[in-house]
Amino acid sequence: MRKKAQINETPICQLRMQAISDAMSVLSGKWKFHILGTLIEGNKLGFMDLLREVNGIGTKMLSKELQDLEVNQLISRKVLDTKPITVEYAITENGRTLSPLIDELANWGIAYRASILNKNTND
Amino acid sequence: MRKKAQINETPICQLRMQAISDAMSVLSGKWKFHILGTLIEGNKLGFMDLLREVNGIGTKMLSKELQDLEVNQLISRKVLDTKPITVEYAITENGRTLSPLIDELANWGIAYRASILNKNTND
DNA sequence: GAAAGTAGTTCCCTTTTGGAAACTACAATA
DNA sequence: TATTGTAGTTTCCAAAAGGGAACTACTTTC
Repeated sequence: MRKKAQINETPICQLRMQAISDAMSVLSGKWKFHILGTLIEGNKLGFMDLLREVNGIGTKMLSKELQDLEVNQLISRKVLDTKPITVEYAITENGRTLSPLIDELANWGIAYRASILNKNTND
Repeated sequence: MRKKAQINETPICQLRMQAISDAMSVLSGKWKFHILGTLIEGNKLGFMDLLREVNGIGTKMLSKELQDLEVNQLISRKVLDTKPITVEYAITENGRTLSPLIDELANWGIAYRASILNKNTND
């Protein structure tokens, strides 16, 4: 009867756990998935476009989340030389690899909600 | 030139956004994925087993996260009539549906880390 | 009788997150 | 010249999240 971790001590589990922490650290926060999802759907959006698209977000959080996403190379930011300067936010190649994950998450959420509702209906 | 949301106003996007919020609310926090992953891997673990398996977690957070997961029907809790009472935590059917999502997240994390390291190496 | 193992809870604290409102700054428009 | 639109930043605050340490309570083993 050993009293040490047995499951998560394996190198493969360590790697996966680390990978999950990595992923969570760049995807954490209330708005990241919504912003990324919006930019995957409609490509090249301005700051004010995103502010209108992402329901409920304010300028401070939008600005902060966009900076995070840019630092982590999931979106790109391009300042255009227009009068009122405009900024073009777009998904990067790296960011687009999140598409299956976002789909998976959305589909799981839909299925989960349905399963909970069924359970309650059958009670 | 309309100044209202165009992308996320569609019913399908609304549904997806809501689903993502649902999923995030039950999966939020630093430890949920680690606990769920551990319970998917090794089935039926006690409180102290989980405390040893989930690296870095303390009793307070473990207790709280397990309660959350149980309320949301992703894990089950069964008190056994043993001397020192023991408790068996296990993944539920509902919880097991997260398996593909956790895999996706872990694999994305691995690929993302590799892509960032490559980028920096090529600089 | 003391130690160790079971499974937690409670208290107190710091850090992180999120948000509202006001503000900057510049240019075109009415 | 006042308003509107661009893209943010700053300040101030409240709530949530996270964690260490001590504590409960019960039983078996040393």
